[in-house]
Amino acid sequence: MEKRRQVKLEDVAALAGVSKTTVSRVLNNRGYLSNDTKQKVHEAMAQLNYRPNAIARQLFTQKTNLVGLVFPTVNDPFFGQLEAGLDEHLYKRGYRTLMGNSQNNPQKEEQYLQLLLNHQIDGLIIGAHNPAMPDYLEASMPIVSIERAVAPQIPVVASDNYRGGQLATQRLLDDGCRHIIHTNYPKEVMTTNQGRREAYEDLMRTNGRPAITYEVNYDTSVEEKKAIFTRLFAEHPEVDGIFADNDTNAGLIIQVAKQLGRRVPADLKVVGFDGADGTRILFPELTTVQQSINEMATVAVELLERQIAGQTKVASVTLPITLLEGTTA
Amino acid sequence: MEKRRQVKLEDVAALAGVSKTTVSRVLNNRGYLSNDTKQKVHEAMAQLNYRPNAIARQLFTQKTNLVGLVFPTVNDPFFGQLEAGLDEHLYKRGYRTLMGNSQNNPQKEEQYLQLLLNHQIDGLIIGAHNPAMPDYLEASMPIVSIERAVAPQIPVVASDNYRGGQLATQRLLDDGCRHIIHTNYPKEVMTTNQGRREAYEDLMRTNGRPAITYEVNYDTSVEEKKAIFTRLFAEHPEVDGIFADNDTNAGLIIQVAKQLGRRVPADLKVVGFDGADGTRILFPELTTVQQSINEMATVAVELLERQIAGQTKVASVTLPITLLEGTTA
DNA sequence: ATGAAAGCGCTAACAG
DNA sequence: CTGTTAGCGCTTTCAT
Repeated sequence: MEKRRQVKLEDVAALAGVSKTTVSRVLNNRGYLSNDTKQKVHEAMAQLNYRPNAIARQLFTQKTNLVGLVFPTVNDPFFGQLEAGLDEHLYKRGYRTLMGNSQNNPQKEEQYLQLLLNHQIDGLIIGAHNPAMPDYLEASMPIVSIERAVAPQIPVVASDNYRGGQLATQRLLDDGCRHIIHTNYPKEVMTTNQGRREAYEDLMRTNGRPAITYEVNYDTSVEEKKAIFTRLFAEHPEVDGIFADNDTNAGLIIQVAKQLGRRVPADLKVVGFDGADGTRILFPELTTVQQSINEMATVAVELLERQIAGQTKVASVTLPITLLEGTTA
Repeated sequence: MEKRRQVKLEDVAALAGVSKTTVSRVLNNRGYLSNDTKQKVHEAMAQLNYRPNAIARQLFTQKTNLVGLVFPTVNDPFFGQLEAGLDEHLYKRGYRTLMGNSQNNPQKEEQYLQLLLNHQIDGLIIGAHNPAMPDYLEASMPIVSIERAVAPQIPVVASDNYRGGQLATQRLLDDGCRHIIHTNYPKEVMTTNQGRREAYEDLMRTNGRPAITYEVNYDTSVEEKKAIFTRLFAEHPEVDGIFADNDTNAGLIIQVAKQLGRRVPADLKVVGFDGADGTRILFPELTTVQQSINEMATVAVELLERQIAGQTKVASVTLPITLLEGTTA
């Protein structure tokens, strides 16, 4: 409790020779005020270099204008672009953004929910793994989920993942691949990514081919991933096509394949998923299914704001995807 | 002011048959309390599902446990990794992270400083372009700058950029390049990136070669950048080496070069800068100067916390860099 | 070991 | 058009 000597409303009022109320009115431009008074107050504020204390205001209004973003990590082309987009839209609507990299840690996710309950944030946009979402939150709090099925009541913004899985798999089949392998999260992870796997499995079955999925999780390190992919090639030397559930995995798979002497696309064709702007710059050759990341951000903020405005039934939204041509498939 | 019917301290006190003070003590585990009372209070809290209102607490303590991060954008391999690292360290020390993507917009940067002054954050880590930093902030507020010379008093965490510029340029010279071009921000942008340019210019002069820098700014769009690099090849067809001031530019340059029929590294050698983890996954072939991004995050949080703890003179820190071997140079 | 009362800085009835 | 008064929910002297 050091600097308890901040300039406050009262000081301004005293200097301007008016009441606190009047200063408050000037500050918020509310009610009728004579120009003369306004003038005096503004002068006093300037002279004292007055800054309103936002915390005090928040205590009264019960609104912090803060929105929490809970995603596994911002250090990723997809989440980076998404969070940057969310921040931009939220900012325009007067909200500041609290960053929460859950690193797939349920405890950290839980803590962000606590922030909600402690009135430190007005809403939450969540894209993290598997938060334990208490019932009383589900019902009453402004929450939007992105690409994750969190709880029945919470609206989800997601790509048409099934369609994306179809596009990717069909592309590999059209390329003449006979042994296509897929990567995805373990089945129990409740993400809409699973739609990509379903489409892959359905399409493989339809074509009378076996469906094989190698499982990789969020918290799998780069080294572990490389080991898994190396194992993939050892266990399935016949593989001639891989549908990776995201571009980062696609990149790693191609690295490993090349190290093992396989040529892409001659020996092995690879299709990724996400198509984030940053990825397109660093690895434009990658054939991938592109999500409308910017639009996901736009829509998510919209859904959140409707809830903050009091709307109770807010529907989920599914966005279209596109196959981006590259040279890896 | 809808839901003004939150459970509060008073309700807990009433139910437990004690005073607000006692409940507060239980809550903060302060002072002497009989186990019996503690018990009762805890039960009451559980029964009412009580959540302390953090805003009210903040009003008293004048501490929000919020730290602002102001960088151009989080949608970038370098800033993404950096901000994820900062968030992780801040989180461990009990701070939440306010994300501020300034997009190189002075107005947005200014607004974040306002947040500071309005007591909504306890400190600031800044890596944005060129904020007008008011004197009264410089002196009294916990601020750390990353890779930006913001103001004399503010400690800077930066890589040894000059050394990095030397390594990159020397590498191209050793490769036998005779016409090396550099990309960087306009000279007036006050970033430590300029050290990379200085080293480049010095080394070129020493070797009796002309130094040519093409300028690219933060807010330059991908299309504009491509146009600039296309112009570079048109104006300097003799170019056989490029030292890009960051990996994204290096990636774009290589894209443009290939489109113009130049082979990398046969016809043109390229060295980048940053070496972020994400870039290494998507574009491992790139020869680049790697910054210790994770360590920058660690150090920055440390310097900030020292300031928050009251230390007044905090020195700047320079971190070592490494040349990462790839196949583009 | 516990409580009463004052106040953090601001806003909004309600008067006038 | 302006002021008085009563809080927002919590913490902390200062008593007892």
